[in-house]
Amino acid sequence: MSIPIINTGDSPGLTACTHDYQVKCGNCRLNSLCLPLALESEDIEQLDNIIQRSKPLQKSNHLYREGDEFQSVFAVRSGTLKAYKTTDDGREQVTGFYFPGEIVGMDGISNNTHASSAKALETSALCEIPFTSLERLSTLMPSLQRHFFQLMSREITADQQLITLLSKNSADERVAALLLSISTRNARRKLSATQFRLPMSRVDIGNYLGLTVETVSRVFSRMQKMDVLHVDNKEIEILDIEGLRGVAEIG
Amino acid sequence: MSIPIINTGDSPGLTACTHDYQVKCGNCRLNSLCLPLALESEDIEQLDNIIQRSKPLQKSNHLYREGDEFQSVFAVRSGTLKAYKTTDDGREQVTGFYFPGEIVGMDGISNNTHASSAKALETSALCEIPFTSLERLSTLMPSLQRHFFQLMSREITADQQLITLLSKNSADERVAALLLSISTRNARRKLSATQFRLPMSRVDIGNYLGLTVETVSRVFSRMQKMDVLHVDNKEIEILDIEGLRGVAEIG
DNA sequence: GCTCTACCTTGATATGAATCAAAGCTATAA
DNA sequence: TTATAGCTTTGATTCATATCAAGGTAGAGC
Repeated sequence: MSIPIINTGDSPGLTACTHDYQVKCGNCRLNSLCLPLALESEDIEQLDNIIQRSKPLQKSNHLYREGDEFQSVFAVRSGTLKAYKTTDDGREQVTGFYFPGEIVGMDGISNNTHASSAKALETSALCEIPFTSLERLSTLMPSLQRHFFQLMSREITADQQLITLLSKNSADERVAALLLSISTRNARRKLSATQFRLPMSRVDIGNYLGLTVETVSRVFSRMQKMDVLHVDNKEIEILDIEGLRGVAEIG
Repeated sequence: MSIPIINTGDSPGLTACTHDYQVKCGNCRLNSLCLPLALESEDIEQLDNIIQRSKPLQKSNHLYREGDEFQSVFAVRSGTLKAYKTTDDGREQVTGFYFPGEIVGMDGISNNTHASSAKALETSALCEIPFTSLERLSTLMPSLQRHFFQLMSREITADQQLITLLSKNSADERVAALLLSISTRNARRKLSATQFRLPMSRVDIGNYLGLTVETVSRVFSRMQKMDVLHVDNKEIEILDIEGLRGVAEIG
């Protein structure tokens, strides 16, 4: 199967031939999840004006690297990215996966330097939002300011959720929680909550959940044996979502 | 030894008798670390006007609880707090410790509901900053907006640091990293980087670092035996800070 | 279509930290 | 001052996951 350059299921109108860099927030199907949320339509136009849409980022290319100067945050339009840090002994800690409608790059604000790297897991389309413009606009549009505060706070609570997962939960619980998180995020984008293709490798999952590849693989096998999942490489079907919630044991 | 009601070493001019609720940001000795950082003096006065200073929070009392409506963020003036979440099986995950000059409560912004609880580890003085006022002021003062964005981003990078610690580091490395973090934060407040009293219990340390009390205690004993630390209950002296950095192995 | 490489799975063994157990210590309250 | 409850330490044992090892699979590029 050949991978279309932009269309990964989130931008139904696009094809490989028509790089639609001109999609506007006003007609983007993600605008109810993304930054424009809660903005009036004239405000959305102003936001549109500061957003830069560039050509898609190919799989395994970097959006930015740890230590790069911070300039912009990015909204994911299609595709998936991972954010990660490399420890000094060369191991990789994945700090988050970013799906369409989500904002990546907010860790760079504190020092004007990216504290982590961001890499495309598949070909991805992005909206670049220069941060100084966003700041300027935020002073003019209180609801944009508020929404951006909320997005940052959401990143904080997500990180704290992961902290709890890593320090209190077993391998099975961690994997179950990740699958449920992906399921929920798919549902928000009107995709199937029970069938999807994982955009990340087992290694990435391990590096996110603090587990080795082998352990991740064993958990998948175990859940398949328990008829909770059907696993075919990266293709996942959740057969028993209540069972999976039972395994995850998290509200 | 009787504990004075306010003075914990950070507000030298205060005593138990003179609850100085009238300390202004302009003459607070923490203003170079705290929110007023980077504000002009007339701007600081405006910030002053929205800040509410109330009576000290006694040890083990809550500032807010998970699920409470979010109204304000709080600057710590003296004392220490812990933020924590309780998992549904009753275990506690400490998500952070907050020292003077630091801001607690930003996790509540995303949902207008606190995602964690905050509790005083010792009697603590706080400055309450009602969030709607802060938002209003931020639209008028771009440098305040920027600074608050930076504080939130710093919380994100701190959480990501903890994520890496929990998923990649051994018990010894985790404890060493926490001690170095406390040491650095003390130094910023012009306190000793090598001698201090831990405001939190071993249980709290364990619940922060994803370890049991027993393991935390064993790590302290081991480090004492290696002449890296001198430990007398909560009183810590770092004897070999380079050795400690060696144990922590983190940049 | 074939090869090569990167990814995934499964098994055997080792190990760091959890758990279980008990005693010592500290600080608050009576 | 003594009682008391909570905190801390230390030891013995268990267990979940890492590590080591090897074979299997699928997709990208030729």
